Amino acid sequence: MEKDYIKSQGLIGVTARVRRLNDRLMSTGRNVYKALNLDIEPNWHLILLLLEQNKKMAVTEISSTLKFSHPAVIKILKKMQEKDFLIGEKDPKDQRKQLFSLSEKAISLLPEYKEKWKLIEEIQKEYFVSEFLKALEKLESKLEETPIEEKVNEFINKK
Amino acid sequence: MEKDYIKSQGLIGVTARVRRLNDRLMSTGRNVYKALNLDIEPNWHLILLLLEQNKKMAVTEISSTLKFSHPAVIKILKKMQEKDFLIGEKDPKDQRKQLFSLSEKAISLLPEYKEKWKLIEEIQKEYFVSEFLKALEKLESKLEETPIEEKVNEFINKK
DNA sequence: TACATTTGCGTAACTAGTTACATAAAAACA
DNA sequence: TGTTTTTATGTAACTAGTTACGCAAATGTA
Repeated sequence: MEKDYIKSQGLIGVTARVRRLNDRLMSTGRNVYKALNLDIEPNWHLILLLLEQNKKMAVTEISSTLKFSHPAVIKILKKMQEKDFLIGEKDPKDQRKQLFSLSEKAISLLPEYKEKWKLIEEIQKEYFVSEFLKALEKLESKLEETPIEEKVNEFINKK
Repeated sequence: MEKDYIKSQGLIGVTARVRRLNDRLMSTGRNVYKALNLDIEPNWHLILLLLEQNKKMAVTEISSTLKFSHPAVIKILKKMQEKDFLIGEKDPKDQRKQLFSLSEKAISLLPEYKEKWKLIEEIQKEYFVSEFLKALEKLESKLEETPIEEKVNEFINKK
């Protein structure tokens, strides 16, 4: 007993389930960071690793490579800067751009962080079996190719 | 070129991808509803279908069967009530409870809505191949059984 | 070179969920 | 029966994203 109603309903609740999954992952992310004494917030690792490779990046470069909206990126960068993980400077060649790079603090903490992220990834692997990742990837590509809206419009016009 | 950086990074961005997927599904949901002239908001269908079966339900009954937090449910119910889809009444046997049921309007619109939802589900089926749903279900169950936090704690204690 | 367009950034307001807290009614219990 | 605990609801504040809009700098063009 105590079945999951939404699971039993097929596709009618799939969006809600995906949200539920995200909420759960975010929440465990916070808990795990706390347990491991990692003083960072969600998605910071993406930016730290990106800047480790690319050294200096502007807001829109980051937002387009992560596929986040630029206001989302700005919010994250601001917080990271407040906590001294990042340094921001005006691009001398283009006064509109702000270039972000890792601070000394970030660089010195990174090795320890990377070890902990590796551990987390190891544990995640037990949950995200390859079938899920493959199916997710397939779905993402399909949605990219032909948005659901298009198919619906096709149907409407046919009618 | 123009590859998806996050996809290429394995598990480190999986939470962000799940969120991205949800954002996309929500957005196409709104678009599709508009295109089909369905004047309802996300998740209303879950409640309409639930109340069609169960006639009268209290807030916490709904929230526990949908596995939404009760404040989330209250917000949805309020909006639905404002748009005359629902009727709310005090439970005479328990003055704390408010029982919600479908309005005449909702009942008369439901057949048309259900047809449109069926169409949407038909189109969704082309995207959410069974592998995705199975993998999602497996992941949900696994997270339910042993939360990731537990595994992390195990590791910490072992060390 | 002057003007129009595009690009990059920033802020504001919105969205769909959450947790935390408050209160009143009901239920359990001494 | 009087008191404590639990349950149901409601509200407030937070979260992590989005779109919409405005402005200034850079770029393209007549």
